[in-house]
Amino acid sequence: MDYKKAKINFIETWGVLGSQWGINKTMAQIQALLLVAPDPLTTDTIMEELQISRGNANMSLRQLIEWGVIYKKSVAGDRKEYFVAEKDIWKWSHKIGKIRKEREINPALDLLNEIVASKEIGKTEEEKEFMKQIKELQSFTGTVSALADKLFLSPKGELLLKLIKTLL
Amino acid sequence: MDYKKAKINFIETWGVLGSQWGINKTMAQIQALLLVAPDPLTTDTIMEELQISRGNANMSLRQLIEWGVIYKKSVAGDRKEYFVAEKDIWKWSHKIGKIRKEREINPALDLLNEIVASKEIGKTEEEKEFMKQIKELQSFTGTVSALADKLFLSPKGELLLKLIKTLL
DNA sequence: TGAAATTTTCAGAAAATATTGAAAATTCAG
DNA sequence: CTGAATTTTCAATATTTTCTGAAAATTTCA
Repeated sequence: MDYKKAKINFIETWGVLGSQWGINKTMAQIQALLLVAPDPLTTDTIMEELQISRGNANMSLRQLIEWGVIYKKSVAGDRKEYFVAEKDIWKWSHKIGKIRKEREINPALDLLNEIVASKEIGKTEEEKEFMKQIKELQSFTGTVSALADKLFLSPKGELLLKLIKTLL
Repeated sequence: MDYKKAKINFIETWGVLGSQWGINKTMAQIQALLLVAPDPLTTDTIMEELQISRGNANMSLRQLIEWGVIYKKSVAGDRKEYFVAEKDIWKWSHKIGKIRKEREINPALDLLNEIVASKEIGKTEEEKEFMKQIKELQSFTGTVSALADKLFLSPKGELLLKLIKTLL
């Protein structure tokens, strides 16, 4: 596989991967493109390389910035905005993990907590069973949540590294 | 919140959560319904409770069985098929983790390995930079993959528990 | 058997999501 | 300021994903 093919293949695959992980294809591809770009890129270059519209490029770039996985970079003597990727994998995976944990685990935990707190439930046998199951989910989700916090709120990969040493 | 509302709320929320995790809404809702159902349910009951078509119910049930998070159960004296959820959270989260790891991490790792193995790449400065970045991703992905294997291939939650003790 | 009950399949419809492209807003050099 | 360059917005469109419903296949009991 030569360089050109490898690069295209990488960007393409990263896009597919992204969509499986609930990140949209374009966003994942832009990140991939910037990850392997030797220099900062403009919106126009990105549009051309990925064959996407300006609107799409702009929206995706904005969201990637919001997630903290890419940055704007101004280049002296050029009015255009340039973009670079956060190249430290630990840093950006961290950021994504943190955001997704908050969006996806916290609401579940909130609901489970709320149900468990309800005094009304648990009169009948069926309700007791229901509660038991919800409590198990609550406990599990709580554990996962605490774990994610430890992993994602601690500076960089520190804890992850500890974990890896323990397990591998 | 009373029992009925809690149950509906739980199923609804689980569905939303599911779609964020790349599992479709109906599948997640069926799992939720079966998780808190005191007894096995038929396709017809599921259709009625979730207001979905037979085709949708059938497809979703099949996939859930394929994933190993629910089971078929025959009930004496009834020709209909009944379904029950795997209620042990550790067991089913394990199964899902394993499947998704194979589907989503392995292909990425394969590609990265293939690129790294390519002798042709690395002549120019740009290519060297590309390779460096790909190698970092490879190393990271490899670590995550090994970790996932350890976690998901070891019996039940054993290793996860160890991990939790270490970290929390 | 055979016919009623049940399950499966799958083409088309509906819903959800992503993308375009052009107009509006903003920025900035002269 | 002014207007050309650049970025942002968003209604319209396209694509992808999910769901329906009815026909076909399968199962099971009499």
